[in-house]
Amino acid sequence: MTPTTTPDIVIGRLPLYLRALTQFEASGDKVTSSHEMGDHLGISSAQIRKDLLHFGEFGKQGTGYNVIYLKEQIEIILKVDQEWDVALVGAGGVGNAIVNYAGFRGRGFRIAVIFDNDPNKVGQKIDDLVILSSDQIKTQIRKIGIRIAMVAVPSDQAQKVTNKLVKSGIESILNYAPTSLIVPPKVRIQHIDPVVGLQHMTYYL
Amino acid sequence: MTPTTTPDIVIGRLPLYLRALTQFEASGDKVTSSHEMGDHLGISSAQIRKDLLHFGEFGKQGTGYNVIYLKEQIEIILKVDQEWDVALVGAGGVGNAIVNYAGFRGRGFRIAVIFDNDPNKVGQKIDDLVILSSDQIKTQIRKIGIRIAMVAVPSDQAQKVTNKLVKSGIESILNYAPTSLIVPPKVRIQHIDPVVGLQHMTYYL
DNA sequence: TACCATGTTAAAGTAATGTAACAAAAGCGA
DNA sequence: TCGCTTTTGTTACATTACTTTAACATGGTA
Repeated sequence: MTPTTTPDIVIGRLPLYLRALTQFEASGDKVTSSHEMGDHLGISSAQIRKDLLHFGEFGKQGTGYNVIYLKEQIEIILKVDQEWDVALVGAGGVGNAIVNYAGFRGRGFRIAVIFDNDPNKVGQKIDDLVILSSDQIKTQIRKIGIRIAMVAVPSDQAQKVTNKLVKSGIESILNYAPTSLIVPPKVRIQHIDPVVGLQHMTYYL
Repeated sequence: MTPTTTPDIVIGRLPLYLRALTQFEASGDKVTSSHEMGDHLGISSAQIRKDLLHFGEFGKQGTGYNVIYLKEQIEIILKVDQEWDVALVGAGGVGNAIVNYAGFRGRGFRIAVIFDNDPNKVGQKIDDLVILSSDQIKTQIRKIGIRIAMVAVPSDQAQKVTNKLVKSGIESILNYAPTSLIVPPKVRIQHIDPVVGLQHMTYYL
């Protein structure tokens, strides 16, 4: 019932439910069921109902779940019923792709500021956002009050940048560099490494 | 002992071990220990030793693991001691970033062919690779004998492209579109959706 | 009135992790 | 050379966490 007792693995599935609901909404579906969601995600219907039960009752017996209502409720649970300002460090290929990535829009996140340590890039714009010098990380992040950052720099600079972000008060980091990063326990970190997924799959080929 | 009895979750950790070993190698370390690897990855040393024991004995008692040797052995287990040709569908922002992404090089994967359905893009080059029409997916994939594909098209086209890839004989798919995809049980699929990771973390903010 | 899907609980089963213990091998220093 | 330390290899067990299954009441829909 209380957030603290909800297993982390359940929290991890909520974004998947949200994604499926967004798909149903785009398809024009008004109502869905735990069965339909499960089929889409490869999760049992009982599991989905039990997961949702941790947070309240969102469905109608005999009918199912109102797509828009359930989506809104999960957004509130995950705190993405608002838009979070995110700092991006690294304006190279990956950084550019992140800024132009359509997947963030409407899902709770907005790139608010970009940093890079290349003097040739500082001052240039990506999609209306001026690239700032990495020297300004601390002051800018504190000034704007940003709590989430993405690291999109080469591996050999990732730990240094991360240390700087942590010192600036960042609480959550999404790391695109293919390297593990050491952060204090209070800071949450997730890794986006496509090769990890690929290597997992090649084992079974 | 046999691959079929090794839990999937263990397989999923091997790429992380590989990544850590690559880091140690880059730092010039010749030898490491289960302790050191665990500290870097947030995994207990006992777990690491137990995981590796599924596949054989790779370390020296009293010394630890030879970084290069263990790396080679895990590469063999994951079948990334070779380079896999990968097909990429989608030559937009994400597709371009994938082609130029340094993280694939030397980790077992090589973009061998790119497809896009935009006539304006077909025939153009990205990094020496000519973009082919999506109409050629089936013939080209069969001709080259590709078994792995990446989907980097907008969400509303992802399922259609995936169906085409499955029909072409693709066995593993890495999906960058922020949507769930339905594939036959024989086809393995992994999703790269940065928002899932972010939404997971915002819960705890 | 059927039927369907959620809400709810319980129990059982499975999987994964943590802990402990100890032998064996290698390196190191006295 | 001897003994100490380190670290793997190995097994066993306890514990925790997660999933599955079942069952049934409840409240909607057709």
